[in-house]
Amino acid sequence: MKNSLEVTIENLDLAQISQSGQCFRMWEKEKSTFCLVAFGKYLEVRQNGQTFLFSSSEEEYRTIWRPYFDLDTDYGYFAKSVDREDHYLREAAAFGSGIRILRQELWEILVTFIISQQNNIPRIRKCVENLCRKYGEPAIDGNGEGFYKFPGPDALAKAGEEELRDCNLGYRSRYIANTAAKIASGAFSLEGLKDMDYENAKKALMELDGVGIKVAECICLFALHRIEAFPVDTHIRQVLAQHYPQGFPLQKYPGYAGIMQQYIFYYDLHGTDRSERVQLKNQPR
DNA sequence: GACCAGGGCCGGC
DNA sequence: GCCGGCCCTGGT
Repeated sequence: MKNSLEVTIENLDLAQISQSGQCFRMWEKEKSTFCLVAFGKYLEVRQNGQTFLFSSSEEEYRTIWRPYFDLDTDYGYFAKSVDREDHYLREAAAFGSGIRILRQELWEILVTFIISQQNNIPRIRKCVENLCRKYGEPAIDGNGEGFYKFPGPDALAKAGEEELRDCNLGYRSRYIANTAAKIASGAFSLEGLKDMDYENAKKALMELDGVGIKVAECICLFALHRIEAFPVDTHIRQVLAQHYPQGFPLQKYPGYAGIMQQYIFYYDLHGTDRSERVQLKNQPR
């Protein structure tokens, strides 16, 4: 890896983040080396414990990647704050202790989470990649690595619903075409969302076609970094039914319940008890 | 090959 | 507020 910068970081695990369902353009290129595209740039990072090699300049690391990975936040604090009596959440937090909430681009996350509805993670990745290959600008980074940028609102608005269907988006093509048009025309301002509080941002997002409560909350959490957002999807719903029949104790994690949501989501997807639970679910009754 | 479910939303009632 | 329909495909 050329042009690499060595950094020591606690509570960061690239494998966990890449499989946490918050980002869809991060891959394990080779053992312990991950690559991703964000903000129109290509990045490789190699991890060995708490030592990381970034394929970027120090300047780019400071201005782009350190904020992107939310490295100025102490995630050890979040994990330690978990209720001692809550054994499920303690396990989940320990299991996903390398997860951080990335600060991703608003437009990209908006489109990506419209795609995510009633969909599964491998296919979401494919859909996003199809979009980038077909409508994204091709580029080459300083080390000669080729990649596609995420296409802007203009490109997707111009494509239109019928053409977007070629990316295997299914019925979500119409949502994306309509939403892209609304933003490309200036009828809706993404920038305006950044100055709003959580509730107002969520309400405004839901004016967009294909954005309901859950998707709006994901956008708030993963792009606007409103870490109080606690999106409830099909996985979280099942965990709540099993472990929190009275509802999740949001008040114990004031202003950062979204971190707990992410620990739970990741644990439910990749934790050790999943296979047992899936088998249980598949049993005829 | 069949069947279920997937980081839900919309429109009609 | 509830319910059916929805594109497509990964997993079993």
